[in-house]
Amino acid sequence: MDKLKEAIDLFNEVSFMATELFHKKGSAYDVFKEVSPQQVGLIKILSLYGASSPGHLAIVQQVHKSAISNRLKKLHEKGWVEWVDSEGDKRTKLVQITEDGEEILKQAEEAIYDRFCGLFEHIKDEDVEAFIRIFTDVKEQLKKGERED
Amino acid sequence: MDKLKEAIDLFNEVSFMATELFHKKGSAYDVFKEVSPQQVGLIKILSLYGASSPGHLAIVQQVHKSAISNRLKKLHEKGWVEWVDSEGDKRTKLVQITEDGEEILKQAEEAIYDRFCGLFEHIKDEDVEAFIRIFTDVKEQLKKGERED
DNA sequence: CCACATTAGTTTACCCCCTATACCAATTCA
DNA sequence: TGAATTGGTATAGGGGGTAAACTAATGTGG
Repeated sequence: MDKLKEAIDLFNEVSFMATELFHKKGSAYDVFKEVSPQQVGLIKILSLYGASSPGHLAIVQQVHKSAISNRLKKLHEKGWVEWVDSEGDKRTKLVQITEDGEEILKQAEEAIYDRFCGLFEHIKDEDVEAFIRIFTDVKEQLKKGERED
Repeated sequence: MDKLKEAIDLFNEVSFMATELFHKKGSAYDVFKEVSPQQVGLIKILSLYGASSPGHLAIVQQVHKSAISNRLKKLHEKGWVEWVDSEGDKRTKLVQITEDGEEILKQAEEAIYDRFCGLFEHIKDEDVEAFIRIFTDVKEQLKKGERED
């Protein structure tokens, strides 16, 4: 079980460091001066799944609805999302990503890839396989944990 | 190279989700209602390496010195760190962790362990080995990246 | 059919994080 | 000794988040 403890500590440290790296502005990747990781997460959802309601986004991003409200306001001011008319229930609204939004998303994803791929350079191919196996499982466990909240 | 891209995307998603899980207050782990992850990081450094100066902490935590100043103020108000007199240069100050600080650190680390060990339950032993190998390397790369800033 | 409860979203107040800037005090340097 | 540098703090402003109050629309039960 000592191995397991070691793995958890490593996991913890590394995911913390990686998230900080991700948040770090400047240093060659100007996109993240304009957009936050959470904002990228939101427009990525819109890009993948199409127009969504704030309530749905709050569930997917595992965050309070007022956080989404605020996030959408900022994204809208920058012209990266737009409201679309929806028929039916007049309480719910729908947002979708704009052309400009798709552009900034593309830039952000390239920056992320650039920034992170150096981390895996020295890893052997068979270890990459193991990595994917492990992380696919860990991700499932994380999702399961989220649903229990 | 497709495998690599897959690994990076997974890594990204998972470290983001893990950090969010870590930040999530409430849900069974009350310690994190009282202390933030960054604050835990700081007192952990103090616990491991003894009394340190704000400037040094800023370098270790890779953060602006004013962020450390603020963090120490909060920790001091709660009685988890204390100033110690230092001889020599009267500009630099030294902080160290208190008994209460050690206690809250212990609680936080237990909570973290509890929260994360479920994630690795289903991983095979040989995959845990691979995981440790990979993450040790990735951590090195991340550290190298930090030093370059 | 209308009053009451619920639901979707926004706003506000308050917390955390961070950076950059201005500022003070001590130290070093020319 | 006067000027530049260094360590630390405080403030302003912009991210993140929650909770609670509030509006408007939709359901529901008497």
